Formats: sequence, structure tokens, C-alpha cells
Amino acid sequence: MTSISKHYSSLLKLYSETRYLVEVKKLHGLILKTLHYSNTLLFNNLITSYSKSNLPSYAYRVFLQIPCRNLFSWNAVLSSSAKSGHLSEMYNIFNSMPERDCISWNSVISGYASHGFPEKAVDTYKLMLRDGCSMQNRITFSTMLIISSAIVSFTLGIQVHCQGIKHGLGSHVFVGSPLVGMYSKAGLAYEAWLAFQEVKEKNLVLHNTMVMSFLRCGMIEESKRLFAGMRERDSISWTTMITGLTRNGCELEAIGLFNKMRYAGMNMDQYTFGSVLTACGALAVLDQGKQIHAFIIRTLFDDNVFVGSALVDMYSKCKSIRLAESIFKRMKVKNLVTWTAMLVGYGQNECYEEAIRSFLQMQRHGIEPDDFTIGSAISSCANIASLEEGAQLHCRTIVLGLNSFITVSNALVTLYGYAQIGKAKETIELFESMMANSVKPDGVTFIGVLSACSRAAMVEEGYYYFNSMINDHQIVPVADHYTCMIDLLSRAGRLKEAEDFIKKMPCRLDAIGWATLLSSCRVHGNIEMAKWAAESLIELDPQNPASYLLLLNMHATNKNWEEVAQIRKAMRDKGVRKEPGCSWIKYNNKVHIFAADDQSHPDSEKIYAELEMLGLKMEKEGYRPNTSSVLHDVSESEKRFMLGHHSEKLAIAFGLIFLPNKFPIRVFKNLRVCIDCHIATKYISKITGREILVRDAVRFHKFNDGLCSCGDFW
DNA sequence: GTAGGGTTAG
Repeated sequence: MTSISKHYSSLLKLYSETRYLVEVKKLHGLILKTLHYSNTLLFNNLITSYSKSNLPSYAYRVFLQIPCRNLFSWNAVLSSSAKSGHLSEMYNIFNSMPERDCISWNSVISGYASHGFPEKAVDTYKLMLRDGCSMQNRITFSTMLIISSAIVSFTLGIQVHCQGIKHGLGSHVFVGSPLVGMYSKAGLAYEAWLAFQEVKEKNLVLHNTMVMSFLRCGMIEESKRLFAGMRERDSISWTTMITGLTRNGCELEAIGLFNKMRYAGMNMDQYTFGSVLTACGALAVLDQGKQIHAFIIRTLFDDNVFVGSALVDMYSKCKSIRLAESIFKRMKVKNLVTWTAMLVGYGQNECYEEAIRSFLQMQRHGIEPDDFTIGSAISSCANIASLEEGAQLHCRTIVLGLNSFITVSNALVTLYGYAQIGKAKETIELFESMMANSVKPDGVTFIGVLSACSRAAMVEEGYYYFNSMINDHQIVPVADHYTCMIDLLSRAGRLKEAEDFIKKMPCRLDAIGWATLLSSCRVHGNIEMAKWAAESLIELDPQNPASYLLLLNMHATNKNWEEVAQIRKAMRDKGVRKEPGCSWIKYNNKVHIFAADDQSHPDSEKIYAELEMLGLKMEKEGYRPNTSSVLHDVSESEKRFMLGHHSEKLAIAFGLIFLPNKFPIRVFKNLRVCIDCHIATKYISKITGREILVRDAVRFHKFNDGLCSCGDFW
């Protein structure tokens, strides 16, 4: 009899470890038949087996079948409910126990802690101190120290450490390791080091903890030295180095270590792969990433949700959004991070509609967003000026209680700042309500606020917020803020002030800033300053055709054909080529691309007919072609003909024909929209009553009822 | 036999 039960015990252990569920159940049946309810040990083993196999209800049923329960039986079923997160069941079992030992208490504490109730874990610990102080052991201390660092409570951490010292376990590794971790998570590298040295019998785990702690605190050299001097290293030691180096911006070294591991044939897991893929993404090294991906497929780890998410992220950052998408679609298990990686990836690759769509899909799959995810989704709305969808997400953030996170606030300020000229007031209100709710603004917040001021020509307010950012919030302005200020001043026609501002700036104005100034020089007809801006722009970025074209455009407007010819020559000499202009529109999951005068589209005839008809209606409304943006010295009628078939007009006409009435028409263009197309689109939006959005290389224009959100400035 | 220390992603 004893030998049979020993045999059964070891079989149970084996089956549950190899997740051989069917066999566990068969044994269960056999035990019930043959052993006549007499062997408590075997029943206890069964509980553990079911618990390990993630079947807490089976474990509980076995517990009920035991005629003669002992403390082990209770502890086994208690731990089963604690591990599986059935916390009220756990609580009931714990309360019904005839006696409790240290293991019982520890189970409940870790049950609460690992299922999102650290406060309850702490309460239980306090009860444990009162009811059975002598019971605490090294596992209690280690669990409690981990909780202390998770809820960032030093008071608790130190109390627990003192208790550990009282029990003669103050310098035990089980206490020392989490203590080191706790200090380093709080950024206290020296205290972590002291706790490390305090431990007499140091082991591998403690060393790994210390290496990680150095890396967490940015002490790269120290971590390398400790790692190099370690007597033994396991795959966690190596992975720790890879993770930490990547976090500290030493991605190349991290990839180097990974390759060493690989050639040494070491064990690797999801942590290793996840970290090294992050490194590849940060460096945008697609080839390296693909090689590692191929290797991961051979290890069968590509099924893992962590690794899959890291792959999606890596491919997105390498600008291979379709590869990222195919990984994402094939993943069987997706969590919040997976979805977010995909959503952010779409945004990084300028697929804003897809980003928004995947956000909605994610919610339909029952996954609740956090501040990071919903912030990214709102940014995507901002990027295509989709104010309505953005505003709906704004409501969601309020319902979910996420609206006070800085990620969300910034996205909202951007949304209302960029979306529409009339929304400046809302942006400022939003900003002020952030202040009232003591949400701390950062540099990004002010970019949104300053853009809003600039769009609404609120120059004084812009000055006020710029100064307040520096003086009240101690934020050092960067190039983007200066660009906003230049935008603000030059839009309002205060070119002299803009010039003074540029001369007083501590850093150089960036290319976007110069381009902004150049644009407003064009609008306000200040050719002298335009030259200054254009020359600075060309100096900054001699190969960018945009700078030449802006100046060329201006001279063409003033009919300085000689200057135009000179600029063209300069471009030829320097090998700068104008990127051919094209516009595209998405319809039925397909992208329809148009070039100027393009007749290659299958529906070309319909499109040209539509334009013809629109042209007649527009002229009736008062539209006259603005030929100033034709940069060639040709006859007026030729100019008119060239203008009429610009790529954005073709794309808009396509949208008018094919997109359902209630949908806004979203057109994208690789270059800037020309003046004539801008005027024409305003008329089209008025005649057709459609909302038309044109996202050009620099900003977007939202046309509605004859007006454009850019306020005719771009 | 039951609780159990170290490394992950957006």
C-alpha cells in the first residue's frame, strides 16, 4: 500500500509538472477507487497537481472529498485559490482554518499582493504580526519587501527589515536581495550597495539583483565590473545586462552580448528576446532584427505574447509597418501592450486612421486602455484633425478617469490646438483646467498651447505662456518652442519682432522655424527677410528642395523670372531635385495615388468630368484661378490648364465621386498645397457641403463651408 | 507534501 501511494505521488508530481492533465484526472479516478479515502497525503498531492495545472475548481473539489483533512490539505487548497486569484474563496478558506502556520499567512499575503491588492497584503501582514509574531520567516520578509518597493513605501520596507533583523534574518540572501531591489528602484544606489555587502553568503541571485540595480541607477561601468567578476553567471545574468544596457542607450553593446550568448549556445527566454528586440528597434536596424526574428522562430518563442509584442514594436520602429502588422495579425494572445505597440506603430508610420481603428478594435476585444494607449490614439486623431473622434476619446478618458495623466493631457491640448482655428479658446481652457487640477505641464504641453495661440493670432497670450513656461514651470525652451513663437509672430505679420526674437535666441532656429518665417514673408510680401530666411534654410539643409522652392515661388509671384532662373540653376548645380508632387486618398482599403495631369487611374474619365463640372460651379461662385504658383514663365491660359489638374484636385474629385456623403474626404500630399488648390478647395467645400481634409508635407488643412482651419497661412 | 528571493515589452 505504501509503495503504491509513493508511486502515485511521484506520478502526480511528474504529470502536473509536464501539464499532463488527462493523466492527472485518471490518477484521480484510480485513487478514489482503490484507496478508499484513506490516504490524506495523496489527496493533498492531487490538490497541488490541479493547482499547478491551473484548475483551482478541481483542486477545491478534491479538498471537499478528503475525509480527514490536515494542515497540509488546508494550506494546499488555500494556496490554490491564492495563486489563481480567487481571493474571496481564499479569504473564506483562511478564516475557516482550524489552525494556521507561517505558510498559510504567507500564501494569503502573496495572493493579495500578486493580484493587485498590496494594501490588503499589508493589512494581513499586520494581523500576522499581532496574531503570530513568531511565525515570520525569510519568505515573509522577502515577500513584504517586494511589496514595499512595489507600493514605494520605505517606512514599511524598513519596518520589515527591522523585523527580519529581530528574527536573525537581517542579512539572509532572501531578505538581502529584495532589499537591494527596493533601494535601487527608489534610485538609492549607495543604500542598495550597502545592503548587498551586508549579506554574508552571497549567491547568484543576489549578484544578478545587484547588477540590475546598478543598471537601473545608470551605473553602467559598475554593473559591467560586477558582471565580469562574477564566479558564475546564468542566462538571467546575461539577459539582465542586455536589458539594462538597452535601457541606458547602449543598444549596440546589448546586441553584442546577445550574439555572444547565441554563439555560446546559452539558454534564452522571452526576457532575452524581448530586450534584444527593443535594442534593435531603438537603433532601427532592420537586418539585425530580421535575423534575430528568424532565430526566435526556430526556438518557437515567436508564439509568446511578450516576444510577439516586441517584434511588432521592432518592425514598426524600423519603418516596416506591414511586417509589424502581419506579426500582430498572427498572434493568438494579445494584451494591452501588444495592441498599444501596434497602435503606436501605425502612428509612427503615419497610418493615423489605422491607429484609430485598431484602438476601437482593441476596445471591442474587451481590453481597457491605459493613459499611454488612449493618449496615442488621441494623438493620431490630432494628426488627421479628426476632431469628432478625438472628442469622443476625450469623453472616454473622463469615464476611465485617465484625463489627468500628462500623456493624455498633452494629446488633448495638441488635438484642440491643431485641429481648428476656432478651438484655441478650448485649448487654453483645457490647459487652465489642467493647472486647476494640479496636473504638471511639460514641454510638450506648451507646444500645444503655443500652437493654439499662434493659430488664433493670440500674440500677447502666446508671449504670456512662453514666459510662464520658463519662469513659473522652470521648463527650458527647446527648438520646437522657439519655432512656435516664430510662427506666432510671423503669422500675425510682426516680422520685425520675429527677427529680433531669432537674434536673441540662445540656440539656432531649426529648418521648420526658418520655413515658417519664409512662408509668412511670402504672405506679407517682405522679400528682403525672405532672402535671409531662405539663405539660412538652404545653409541648414542644402539638399532639401523645399527651401529653394519657397524662394522660387516668391520670385515667381513677383515675376522676377531672372531670379527664378538663377535658383533653378543653383538647384541643378547642387543636384537638388524637386520631388514629384503626388496626392493620395484611401478608399476601400486601397490607396489611390495621383500625379499632376495623371490619367492613369481607371476612373480617370469620371474624375476629369467631375472636375470640369466643379470648375463651372466654382466660377459662378466667384473663383478665379490664382496662377501665381505656377513657377514657369508661360502664357496665362497654359498656367490655368496646368493648375486645373494638380494632383490634390484629382484626389479630391475622386473622393467626391466615391466616398459616401457623410464621410470627410481625407487627401494626403507629399509636398505643400499650392495657393490655387487651397483657394479652389475652399470653394469646393462650400459648393458640395463636404468636409475636406488635406494633409500636406507640413500641416493639415481642414476645409469646411468655404473656410480652412489654417486661416490661409501655411 | 503546502508559501518562496533576481531579469521583460507599448
